[in-house]
Amino acid sequence: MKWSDLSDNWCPVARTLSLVGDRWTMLILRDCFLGLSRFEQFIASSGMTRHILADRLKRLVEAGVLERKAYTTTPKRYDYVLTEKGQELAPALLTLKDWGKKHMPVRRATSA
Amino acid sequence: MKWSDLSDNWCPVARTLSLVGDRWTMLILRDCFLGLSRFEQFIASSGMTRHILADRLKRLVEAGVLERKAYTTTPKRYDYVLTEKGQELAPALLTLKDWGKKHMPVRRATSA
DNA sequence: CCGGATGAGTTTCATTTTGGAACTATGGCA
DNA sequence: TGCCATAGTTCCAAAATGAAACTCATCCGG
Repeated sequence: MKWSDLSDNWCPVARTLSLVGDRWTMLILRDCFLGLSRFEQFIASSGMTRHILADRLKRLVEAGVLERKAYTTTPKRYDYVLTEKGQELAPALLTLKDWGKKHMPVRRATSA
Repeated sequence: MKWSDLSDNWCPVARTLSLVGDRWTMLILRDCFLGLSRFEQFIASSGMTRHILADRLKRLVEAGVLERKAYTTTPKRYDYVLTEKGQELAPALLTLKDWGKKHMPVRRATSA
């Protein structure tokens, strides 16, 4: 079964995951909740590649989770900001944060 | 950046997602919360392919989220059951469920 | 004993997705 | 004019995924 087919699944968890259940989307949203809003900020913060970010932003805007607002018109540049719908994902991010703090300690394999 | 590198990220959300942030893992956990526990049940319920399921189960067991318990010894067969650590992901699933019910209506593109 | 069914994977191969890096476009600024 | 910044887009190789077939062990019916 294709992943995208889940958007019509009977299960609301599956439908939610069809939008935010890939490897990077939630991190973009985390960054939005941290106050970031621009392409280069997301790149710097998350470490994802540029074309994946471009694709995910497009999907999130189409889904109504983010809104793309121009902040300059002449070179067209945009802020990506959470909509009301996007804001309501906050509880999900918070539960993931709490679980991570409790159950996913940093291994620090790269510490000095 | 490789996805798997996130397991040592400073952000607990990112660390959590390094385990459950792929396209299918959360659905396995959803099934566990619904009471399913066996390979063929997960296959039937989720629609994922067999080798992806096998891989994800292995990862979840290694991470201590699921426990693999033999229920027959002579053709070795196993139940996959949530550990305490896994149980504690319930709030995350519930927030995703609530958000999906509110914001991801079924489009029913394939209805009669 | 033979043939099929069941449960849990494993293997193979084609298609997609991703990671990494370079390239494009627009305009500011020295 | 040349360089920088922002925001993408394009290209290619590497990795992940989807689909289907195959394996293995055991039970069951005849």
